[in-house]
Amino acid sequence: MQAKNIFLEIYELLFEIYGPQEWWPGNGPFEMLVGAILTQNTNWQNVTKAIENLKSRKLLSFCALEAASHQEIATAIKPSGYYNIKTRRLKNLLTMIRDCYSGEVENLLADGTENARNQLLGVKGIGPETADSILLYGGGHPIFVVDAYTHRIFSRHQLVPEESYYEEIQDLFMEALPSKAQLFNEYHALIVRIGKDYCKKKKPLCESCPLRDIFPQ
DNA sequence: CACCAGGCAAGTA
DNA sequence: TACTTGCATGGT
Repeated sequence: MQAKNIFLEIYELLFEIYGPQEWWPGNGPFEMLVGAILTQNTNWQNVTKAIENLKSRKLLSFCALEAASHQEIATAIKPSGYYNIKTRRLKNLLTMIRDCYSGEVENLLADGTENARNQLLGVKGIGPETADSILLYGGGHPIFVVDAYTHRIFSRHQLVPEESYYEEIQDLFMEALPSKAQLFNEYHALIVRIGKDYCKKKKPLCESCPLRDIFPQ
């Protein structure tokens, strides 16, 4: 007999309602890495414009981006916002992959989860969420990605503490769930999916909120 | 017009 | 340690 696992039940209900989210969109690991940085605090729709610009300028490869000037990259990724700082962050990531993984993205993604995570966190401009997104969606590592929605929604329903660090929330999910990359993949994407139309502010969920039947009140 | 989006780092006290 | 601010575009 097992106590019911609320984290797993919420996942199953979300998946039942919304279905597979098909993350990560785009082609291949390199495009995924670029997208992970470009989407920081930014709508994915804007990121697709930036990625299309990189593609049309033939900059969407490790070597091309490595060779490109700051100005060239910044102009291309302008639609994704924060284009100067994101250009530096992309360059920082390429430098780390060049220095630590012989310039091969696959070597980074094939490294052990802890090693790769620590290397990513050492890059200026890559924090825990971006690092874990790369590990999960780029490398298929079974690691749970936490974001602002995860904290907002789950703390509101007393499922995680209001005051908690990134890794504490991550641990709660990873202890409660089977360690499957595909599960973590869909779960995070589903949380982002509902975050978009999740009624903010104030405790009781509004009457029209479709999540009333999913989350404990 | 205001507000938000698939964060992170740096500055201040 | 605990806040606050800068970074910037495009959609609603």
